[in-house]
Amino acid sequence: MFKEEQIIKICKQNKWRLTEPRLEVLRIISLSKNPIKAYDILKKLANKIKNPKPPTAYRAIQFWQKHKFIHRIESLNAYQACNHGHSHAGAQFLICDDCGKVIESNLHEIPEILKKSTENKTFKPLRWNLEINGLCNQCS
Amino acid sequence: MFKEEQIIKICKQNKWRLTEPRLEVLRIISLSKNPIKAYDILKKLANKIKNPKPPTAYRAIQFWQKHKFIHRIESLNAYQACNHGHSHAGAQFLICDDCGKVIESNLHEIPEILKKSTENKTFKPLRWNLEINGLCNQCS
DNA sequence: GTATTTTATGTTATATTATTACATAAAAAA
DNA sequence: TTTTTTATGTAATAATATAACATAAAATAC
Repeated sequence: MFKEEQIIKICKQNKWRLTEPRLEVLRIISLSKNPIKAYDILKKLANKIKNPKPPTAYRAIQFWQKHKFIHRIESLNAYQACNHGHSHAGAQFLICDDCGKVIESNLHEIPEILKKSTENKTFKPLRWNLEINGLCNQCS
Repeated sequence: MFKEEQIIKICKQNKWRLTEPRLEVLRIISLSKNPIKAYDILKKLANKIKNPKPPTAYRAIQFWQKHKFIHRIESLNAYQACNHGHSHAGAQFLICDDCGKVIESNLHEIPEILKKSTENKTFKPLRWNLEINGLCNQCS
């Protein structure tokens, strides 16, 4: 969704430091067709910077997560570029069990359950993550 | 939700072998107030069986997950007894960021997003997991 | 009831995912 | 320019999970 120039601009505007490892990690994640795992990011990162260690990858991942440019797909331990403007409290993913493709859904509504719990005052929701497994239409 | 006798009965009815490590692991998870991690299960298991190794815990966890008596809370790498009869395609959890309590919600409806994708035929959902972070009413 | 097959466990080792801790460097602020 | 803050480099290790293979126990076939 985001082009690199946009991201560079947004970082400048917000005075977020856009260092080399951060930029390279973002590129790696953005270019990946499917969600990519931390150590696969690290492997690819080795083509760009000299002998990177896990913290280098994880720190950059954290940075982009914090600013909502990437998501962690919890059930896959993997990361994917955000597809929807980088600020939403909840995310929904359709995970194809066959090809591994993950579609970030554009439902921006708060799920029904959250509304209810808010109305009931039984729980104050701050953010949510919905992961749906199944088959994409290519695979079914 | 399930008492041990019920579970024993269900296992017998279905001819699922209820071995000692399985039973002890289930007890440990059921007795835990909050979701419990695999290696904490393993530690507690050591009080019951001699020098258990990780596969012993993980195998029992898998068994109970397969038969839907426990859930994995993905964002916590932790396990919790199922609170809702052991057969539903989707689960919803309200995770308190403060006290760590996890409330399994009893919304059994298919989330709106899934209905839409099914209507559109863009994705065939099979199961889902919704994890909502926030504050429980004790903590907020 | 015994032999065979299937399922579960014990055990060692190792794979995968992620963080801590501390030294150094670079950028921002004073 | 000095000081402070933020980021990185690097080594070590913690936390989570699985593979592989031998043994044991239960279920099934005869």
